[in-house]
Amino acid sequence: MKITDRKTEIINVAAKLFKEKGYSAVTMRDIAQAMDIKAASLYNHIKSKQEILVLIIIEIAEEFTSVIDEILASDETTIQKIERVIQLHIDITLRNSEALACLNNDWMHLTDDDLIYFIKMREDYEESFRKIIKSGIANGEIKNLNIEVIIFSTLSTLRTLYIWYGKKKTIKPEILKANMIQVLLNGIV
Amino acid sequence: MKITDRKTEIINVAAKLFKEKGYSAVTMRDIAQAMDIKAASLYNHIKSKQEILVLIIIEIAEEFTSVIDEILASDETTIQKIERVIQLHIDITLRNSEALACLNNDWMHLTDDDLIYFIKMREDYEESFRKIIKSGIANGEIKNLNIEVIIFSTLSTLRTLYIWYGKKKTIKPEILKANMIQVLLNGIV
DNA sequence: ATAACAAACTAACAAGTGTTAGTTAAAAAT
DNA sequence: ATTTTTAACTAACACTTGTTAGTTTGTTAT
Repeated sequence: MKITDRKTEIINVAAKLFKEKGYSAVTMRDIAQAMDIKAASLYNHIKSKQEILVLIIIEIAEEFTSVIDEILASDETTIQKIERVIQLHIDITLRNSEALACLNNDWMHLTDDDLIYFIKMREDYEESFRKIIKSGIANGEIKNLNIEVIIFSTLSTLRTLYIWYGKKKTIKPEILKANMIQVLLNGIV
Repeated sequence: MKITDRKTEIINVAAKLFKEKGYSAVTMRDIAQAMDIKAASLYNHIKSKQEILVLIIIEIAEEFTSVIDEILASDETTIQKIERVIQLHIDITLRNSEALACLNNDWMHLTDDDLIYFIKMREDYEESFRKIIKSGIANGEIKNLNIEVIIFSTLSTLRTLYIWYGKKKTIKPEILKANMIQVLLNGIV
C-alpha cells in the first residue's frame, strides 16, 4: 500500500484537528471541509477514520521505541543517555507536535491489535528509560531517589512539551535543550 | 441538599468515564448504563451533558486558583511556597483524579462563558506561579534559568500526576511528596 | 484516439447522538 | 388521607455520525 501525497495531506490535516478537539470530536466532514473537499472523497485515499488515527500514532511511537533502544544499547554515560532522550523528545516535538498531541490524548481510541501494539511500545519505552535510570543509580551518576518518581517527573515533562511549545515558539531549540537538561538533571534550586 | 445526592453521583460516574474515553466519546447512554438507569432519567437531575462537564471542571479549577492565590500572598520563602504548590497538586490528585483528568483533557469542550472563565483561571494560575518563581530568582533562592522552562517543567509534572498515580498507588503520599520535592527542586543528578 | 486511472462529486443509509414529552410508581409532606 | 415531589420509565424527535454506491471529470499511458 503506497502512501500518496494526498494521503499524507489528509493525515496532517486530521492530526491538526485531532490536536485541537480530540479524535472523537472531529468528524470526517470536519477533515474534508479543512481540505475543501467532501467527506466521501476522503475514502479515495484512506480506508477509515480509524486508519488515520493508526497512521498518525504508530509511526511516531515506533520512532520513539527504536531510538530509545539504540540509546539504551550505546556505551555512553547515563547523563549522556538522558541528554539524548531529552534531545529525542525535543526533535519530535519540533517536527510533529500535532502527531505527538494525538499520541498523548487519543491513543485509547486505537482498537484491537493496534491498541495492544501501542501499549506494548509505551511499556517498552518506559522500561528502557527505567533501565537507563537504574544503571545510573547503580554507578552513582543519579541520586538514589524513588525511581518511579524520577521516571514520571522526567517523562511527563518531555511528553507534554508540545502543549507548551505551541505557545512559546520564540525560544531557540538549543536554548530550550540546554535549559531542559539543567532543570531536569540539576533542579532549579 | 442531601449528603448522597443523585446529581453528585452522576457527576462522579461521568468523570470516571470521561477520564477513560474523553468527553466526546462518552454518551449519555454510557453514563446512564453505568448507573443502571436509562439515559432520559439523567435529565431529572442535570440540565445537559455540558452541565456535567462544567460542574466537574470549574469547581476544581476554582480550588487551584484560590489556593495558589493564598500561597502567593503568604510571607513564606519561595521554597516553602513551591512545596505548598506541590502539596496542593498531590492533595487534589489523591482526592479527585478523575476530575483532574477531565480538566486536563476536556477543558476545550467547555463553551462560551465557561470556556472564557476557565482559560482566565488557567492563565491566572500560571501567572501566580510565575510570580513565585520570579521572586525566588530575584532573591537567589532559585537558579537563574529560563523561567518559562522552569514553569513548564514543574507544572507539567504536577498536572499529569493523575496519569501516573492511577498505576502506582502503592507509594505513600508523604513519600511521594518528599521525593517530588527532591526531584523538582534539586534534580536527579 | 482510446483505455485506464485518480480523485473529486451527489445521494443515501443505518446506526447513534443529545434531548424532550408524557407517564408511572413510590416516598415525603401536608 | 390526600397532595406533592422525586426519580424512574417508554417512546420518539431531529440531527449527526462513519461509510458505501454509483457517477463524473480531468490526466496519463498505450
